[in-house]
Amino acid sequence: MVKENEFIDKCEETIIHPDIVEKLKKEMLSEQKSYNLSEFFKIFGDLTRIRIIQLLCLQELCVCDIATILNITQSATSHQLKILRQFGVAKPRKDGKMMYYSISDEHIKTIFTNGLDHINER
Amino acid sequence: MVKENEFIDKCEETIIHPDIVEKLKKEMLSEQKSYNLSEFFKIFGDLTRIRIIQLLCLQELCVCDIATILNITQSATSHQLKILRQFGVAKPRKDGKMMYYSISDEHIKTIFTNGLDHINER
DNA sequence: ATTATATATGAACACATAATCATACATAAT
DNA sequence: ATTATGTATGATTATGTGTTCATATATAAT
Repeated sequence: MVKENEFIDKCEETIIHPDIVEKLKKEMLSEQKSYNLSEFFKIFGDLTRIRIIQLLCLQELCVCDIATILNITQSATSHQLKILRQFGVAKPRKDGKMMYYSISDEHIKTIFTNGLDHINER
Repeated sequence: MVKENEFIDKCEETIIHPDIVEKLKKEMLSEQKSYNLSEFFKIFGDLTRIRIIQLLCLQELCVCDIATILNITQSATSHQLKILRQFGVAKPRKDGKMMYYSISDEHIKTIFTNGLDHINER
């Protein structure tokens, strides 16, 4: 994934602050962890998903109610819920033929609230 | 943006919980605000950007140092910094022909840390 | 058993977007 | 003034991804 041997070609004669560069190369997170983090935030970076997350922050809901409230198709709702499930954002509860979804982690609500605070203050 | 008149076509005979649907339709954020929120989170949902954000959380850096540390081109770095600027995530400081960038808001660091905590605990 | 209904899912398509490339701009150095 | 350097940016291309459509699955109702 990281092409180690190519760094010589880039900014070769333009390393402005060698000490800072070396220091931060050691301090920073691994690319793998950064990737996981970006994949996690990607969940929130879609209008449909953030709206679903928002609803689930208010209360547990079944698939069809979510689709109705957001005025989107059942299929689109189900596809996005699958993603939310996979990333541990929402968890399902089966009741007969119905599936109820809720937020699976308090961190999710915290991050949602922090983001909302940020955009409200700009 | 919202096609109000089309909701009749969807889930017409399948509104499972009319009371809940009506309640949440009133409680939930506007689509515009949800959109802004998703656009904001989108900033964190890219590997290159989250790595840049991470570095800037550690200290102010010039463009070329960022490019060198992350082993990406100056152009890619500059393009992403433009996005970070536009969304108020990073702010520039000019010094001669150099441009130094830093995180422009404490919320950013909080959200970054929350996200990191979340993926570390799974 | 058969039908209806709630949800899930694979494939195709349309759209968004990140990196690259070439180049422009601004400042520094000569 | 001219050249070098650090950064910015427009256009293009390649890739990723959200929605739709059709259909499958599972449970409920008749």
